[in-house]
Amino acid sequence: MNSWTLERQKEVLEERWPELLETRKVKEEKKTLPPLNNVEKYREVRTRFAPNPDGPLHLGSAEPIIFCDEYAKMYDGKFILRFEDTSPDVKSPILEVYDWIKEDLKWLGVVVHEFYMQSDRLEIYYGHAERLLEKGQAYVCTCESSAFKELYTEKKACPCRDLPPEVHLDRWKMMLNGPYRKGDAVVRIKTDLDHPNPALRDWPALRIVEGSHPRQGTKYRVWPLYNFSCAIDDHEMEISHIIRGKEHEVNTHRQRYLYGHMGWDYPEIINVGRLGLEAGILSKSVIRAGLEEGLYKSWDDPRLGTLQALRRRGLQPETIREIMIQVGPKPINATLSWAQVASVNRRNIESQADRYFFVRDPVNLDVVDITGEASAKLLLHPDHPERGTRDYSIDPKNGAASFKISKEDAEKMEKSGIVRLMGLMNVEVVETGSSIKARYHSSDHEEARANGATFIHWLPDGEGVEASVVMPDASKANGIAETACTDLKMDDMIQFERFGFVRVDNVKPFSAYFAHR
RNA sequence: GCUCCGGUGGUGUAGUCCGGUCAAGCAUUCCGGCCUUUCGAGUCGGAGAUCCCGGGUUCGAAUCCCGGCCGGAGCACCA
Repeated sequence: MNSWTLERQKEVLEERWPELLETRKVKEEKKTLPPLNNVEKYREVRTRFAPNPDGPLHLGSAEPIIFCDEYAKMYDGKFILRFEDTSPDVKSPILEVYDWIKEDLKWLGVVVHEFYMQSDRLEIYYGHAERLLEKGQAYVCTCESSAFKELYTEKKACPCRDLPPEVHLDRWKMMLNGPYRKGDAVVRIKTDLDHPNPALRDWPALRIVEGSHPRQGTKYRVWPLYNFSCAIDDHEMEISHIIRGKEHEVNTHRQRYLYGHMGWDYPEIINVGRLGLEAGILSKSVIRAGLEEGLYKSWDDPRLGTLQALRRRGLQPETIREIMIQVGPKPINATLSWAQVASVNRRNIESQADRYFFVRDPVNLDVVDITGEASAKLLLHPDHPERGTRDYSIDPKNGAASFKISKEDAEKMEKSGIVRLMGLMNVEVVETGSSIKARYHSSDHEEARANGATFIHWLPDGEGVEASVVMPDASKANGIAETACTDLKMDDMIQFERFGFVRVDNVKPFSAYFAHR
């Protein structure tokens, strides 16, 4: 039965067991994200992605991005991009990264409906801070942070906490205009000093930063902390569903206190786990250290898991989307295997990727006793013969011709073994070593099968162009590729037969990035 | 130490809320068959999980309850 064609197999199935085909269809249906909770509570579904532009996006960042985008699309809602660039001192934003992130989103196919930068919104945060101070729901604390910590671990109020609002408003002005200096004062949100989790007690909301901000310079000296600006913005921007890493779980609890003071309803929360990739480094700080040491040349080094790097390796945006949907919005940490990612990507590029020969580390192969002329018509794509062929015509001199084959194949050859030069002819190995000698055997590929021959790729001696492929470990595979490769375009995905799928990175001289087998 | 959150084959995931149709589906991986101008892709078949452990509730638990173990996150005037 296996020897029947696929069509025949289907026909028989349809005739005799149509129900089998039915269930198959159901199983192969694309997986989708689970529905969102409490959608009806909101005017529209509004999600946001809120990165700090202090480093480029990586595969882990793509997880919440894809969820936000998918849900926005699913419910005909809005996706909001918000740069959280409020820490010029500790996590200083990098100007060019703002653009990198936008590019990455565009590449991922995300539609951004609204766009904000927190560094443009300081006035808004100040306004809310003042209201909280007036209402006695926040206070300006001038305690040393270590002294404050001692108090709150004992569940005790600091001396500032119960001072009247007027004092705090005065202190607030001193934060904004001096004389308070960095570290002298901080605005705290009142929570519950008895809360069992110390991390939730009277958390800091705004502090003085004296350094310069890449976008605002020294225009502002009081900057909000994450929990304050994020909470305010999520409300101001009417975010309905917050999707973020589960490391923010405690922050959610902190922010609920602020929403309580304000009388706001807290949005729906979806916490997602950390996403790891078995190959490819995702940590921003580890990458940055590696860059400084010179271990990596750039943020798109093939060893890294940044979106830039994955893109350069030929990973398709649909692949990332499919993988994320496969993983789903769950709070568990997942470690993806590269095999899984590669498998999805292969499915996505297989039909577009034309085939070419790339002879890595070329070695000579001399063939004698060739009877007549030998020619090869190699399909650009086995499933799409209409795309044409790569044609080679060998013109033997006294029955002899020379080829280049890869060193790896040459090393595996054994004397008197039959080897098939794909699409061209079968040869019998006569002499192995640094240069291979062989004798013409036959031309038909059936003959090769019958003899259990290895099928190898080749190039006529003198043909082809110098080519290199950047491998996943950043090493380079050097060799010669078919001349036709110089007609390709940058970003084309092709398959070097028996080598793997690669992305064309540069045409002249020809270089590519290895994606996967 | 304190506070949260998780724990289904090597890996990712379905099912867990509303217990039975689940000795557990899908994908990946590995092995074999077929096919093929590719050891590729495709296709067919196979391998691989006592659903973290121990109790309990129940006619019946991956699913509910309790205890334990393991893993992760947070406890910054970072995001």
